[in-house]
Amino acid sequence: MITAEQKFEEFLKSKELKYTSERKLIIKTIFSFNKHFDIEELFERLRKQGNNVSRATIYRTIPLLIQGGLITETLHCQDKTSYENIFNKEHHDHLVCINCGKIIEFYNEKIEKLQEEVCRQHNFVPIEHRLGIKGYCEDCYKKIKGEVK
Amino acid sequence: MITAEQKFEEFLKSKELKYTSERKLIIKTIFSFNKHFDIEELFERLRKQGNNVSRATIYRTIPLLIQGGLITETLHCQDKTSYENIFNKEHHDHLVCINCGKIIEFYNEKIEKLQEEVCRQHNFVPIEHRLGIKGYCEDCYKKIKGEVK
DNA sequence: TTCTTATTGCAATTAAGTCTCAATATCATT
DNA sequence: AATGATATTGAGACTTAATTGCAATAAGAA
Repeated sequence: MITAEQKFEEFLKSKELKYTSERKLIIKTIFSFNKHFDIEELFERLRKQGNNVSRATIYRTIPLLIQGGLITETLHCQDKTSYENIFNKEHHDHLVCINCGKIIEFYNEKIEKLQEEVCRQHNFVPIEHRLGIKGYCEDCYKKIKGEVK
Repeated sequence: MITAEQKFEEFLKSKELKYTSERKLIIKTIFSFNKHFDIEELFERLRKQGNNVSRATIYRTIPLLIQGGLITETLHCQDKTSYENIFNKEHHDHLVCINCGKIIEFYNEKIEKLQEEVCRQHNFVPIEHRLGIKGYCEDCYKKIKGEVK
């Protein structure tokens, strides 16, 4: 069973790039919190651990992690660009609460199959897809229903 | 049959906002080119027409057009935030070619229904959704297949 | 250990988007 | 048509995210 770190190291080797201590720290840190994150969060986390990796290095490492298939940019939910770990995870889509920001992950086989069908109909070769549904989670909907009108 | 401009005017009136000449120019210009656009394109277009509307005003008008249901932010495809006209258009999703940038719009009733079902299962109240599939269009796939390995 | 080359951090820079504020335009009312 | 309350505008300063150039440094193959 290969780890995320090993996968990243192999990816770098295949591109003749170096597995530096900064890159090790970045990937370790990302995989130590199992949720969506943005650059600032990652930077802060590293700083609190006493690992001063510069923002520039973080910005330069993110595209490598994406190319290596370890993380992906998430839907542009609010304002900031954020990322999520996709290593050893099944593909999934998102329900995003526009009130509290909660993210519910789901996977629906039938939707996946239908997407493939749509692609075939248009002679389109899919590489990646994203489905995001924005709305209100159960709790927030209850709250808001009370307030409005 | 109501026009986009009328709908916008009514929306503004309902919010006790003013239908200024700048806002008229902006909506007219957006609806004169029937495709996805970004702020810079809109700004340039207005400037070439001899209508100098400031960037600040454009940035302030965009959220009003979104709230009024006239445009929507498109998937964050490349780098820039872009928008598309949704007035008098059926809801649709996108196939986006990552080589040439072509956008194919599609609508699939079954996918829509399944999304509703997923929301019900999670007691989630959907407001809006976006499905974008990135990949290669027919032409680009043919080209690339020749080049790679 | 040596040496080539990638990488880093810093600080300057670019770019998108927001904000402030005085001047102005809108539009309901007179 | 004139008035007046208030929303809106443009200019430019400002904020924040992200990128870049460059000298110093680290990786890792030989």
